[in-house]
Amino acid sequence: MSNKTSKGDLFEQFARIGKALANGKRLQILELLAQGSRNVETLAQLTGLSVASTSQHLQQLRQVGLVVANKEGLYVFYRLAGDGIVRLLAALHAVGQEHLAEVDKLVRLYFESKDSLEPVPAKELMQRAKKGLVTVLDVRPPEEYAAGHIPGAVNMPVSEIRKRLKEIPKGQGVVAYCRGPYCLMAFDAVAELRKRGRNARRLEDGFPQWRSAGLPVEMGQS
Amino acid sequence: MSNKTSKGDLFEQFARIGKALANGKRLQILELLAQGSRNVETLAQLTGLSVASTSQHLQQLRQVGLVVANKEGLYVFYRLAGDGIVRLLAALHAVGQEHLAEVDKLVRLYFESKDSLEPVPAKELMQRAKKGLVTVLDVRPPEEYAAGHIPGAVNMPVSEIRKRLKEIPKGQGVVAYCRGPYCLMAFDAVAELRKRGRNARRLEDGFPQWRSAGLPVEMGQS
DNA sequence: TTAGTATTCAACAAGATCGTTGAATAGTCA
DNA sequence: TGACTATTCAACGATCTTGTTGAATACTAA
Repeated sequence: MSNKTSKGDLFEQFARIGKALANGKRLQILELLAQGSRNVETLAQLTGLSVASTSQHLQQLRQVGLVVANKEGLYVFYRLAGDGIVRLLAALHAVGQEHLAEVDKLVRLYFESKDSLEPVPAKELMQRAKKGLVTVLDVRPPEEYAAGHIPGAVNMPVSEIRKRLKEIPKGQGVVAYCRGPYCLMAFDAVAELRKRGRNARRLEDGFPQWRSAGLPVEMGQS
Repeated sequence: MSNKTSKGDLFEQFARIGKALANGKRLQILELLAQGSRNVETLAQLTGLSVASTSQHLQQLRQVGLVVANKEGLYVFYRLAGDGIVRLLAALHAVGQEHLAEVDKLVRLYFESKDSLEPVPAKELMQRAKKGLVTVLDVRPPEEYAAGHIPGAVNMPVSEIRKRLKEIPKGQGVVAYCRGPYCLMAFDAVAELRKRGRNARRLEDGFPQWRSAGLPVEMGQS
């Protein structure tokens, strides 16, 4: 029988991309790159890998066209090769969420009660933000915020929430977001805000998904 | 250094799904299951694998929740665990199409000229089919057609096109579809029809994508 | 030029994956 | 009951993956 495992097989080509997604560290790297360009050393620190190992993972990702590199001076900056890759990651997340009990468990570890998650869909946020009914909180680091954020969002990393609580109007709701549906900083922010009596929820997806959906984006400092 | 490769890592969980997609034969099995239930032996024949090997692949897919099994008499039938998986496969295809030169090459091997592909988007087909401007051709096997097809589509496998050409009105266009954007039967059908002077194009996606997009579906014999 | 730094390359061992084989299991049918 | 069949399991080498190490490359800055 034609046991085609040759390079000419279409499925074998798609499997090359599957292989790129078959490693937790590589997925973490992709997730980090979904937030913007990063050089090798930074990625190594963030993932806890050695620099050489990180470089090798990046080579693999580059070979199947998921990331592209451009050299700036001494550093090589990597970024995702296109928006389709964010969609692929989102589909992966969705399937994991739906079909792997472990994922659900891990996400919920961050909350005592299951119901308190209540993610806000992007569309709903759009409508409510326009009417000024809600404060939108971007809990990512300032660099990422500056590179692009949801219009009108206030940049406030989790560590600053306590100090800067008064900046958030008390009467209305708060919606926090960060890098994606599984970026845990948004969860932490919501927990923190609720502890302080605010009506807080988190955005269903994160900023990369917001952008790849073609929704408006604001740039620069707050 | 916190070299987390533990089960508690969220990315490690998503990587389990990536691993399931990291093999051409498994992807082929998933693609086949996107068309409907299949038992182990049938899948073994269609993929050219041994039965034992096929079974082992199916176990892997089941462990990460991508497929589910139900026993009917002597046979175990497998099917996809949900529509999210079709979306994941579609995202994988899209990324492959966009970022892997090899995929494009393979797809185009079936056509001499690149421009002659001209896939029809689902929306466009909806509009034109409603006005009766176009004949929609389902080139899948009758069983699959009976299990669900695009409303008004005529079931005509590639091998029958020559004999049944007169069933296709001569004046108007023809749009052929089968199982997905990389199901090559639709390509063959378009080639065959063009050779015979018809204005033929193929649907951009296939039936599984049509259904998962929530578009209307017709059941039963033609 | 020379020193210094970010990145990549090459080689190695530990471990995972793949398909094959042959045997075990669980159900059907007479 | 007993023969038969679809599927699964277990064990085996051959082949890929992963992360480590140390060296090579390419570029900057003085």
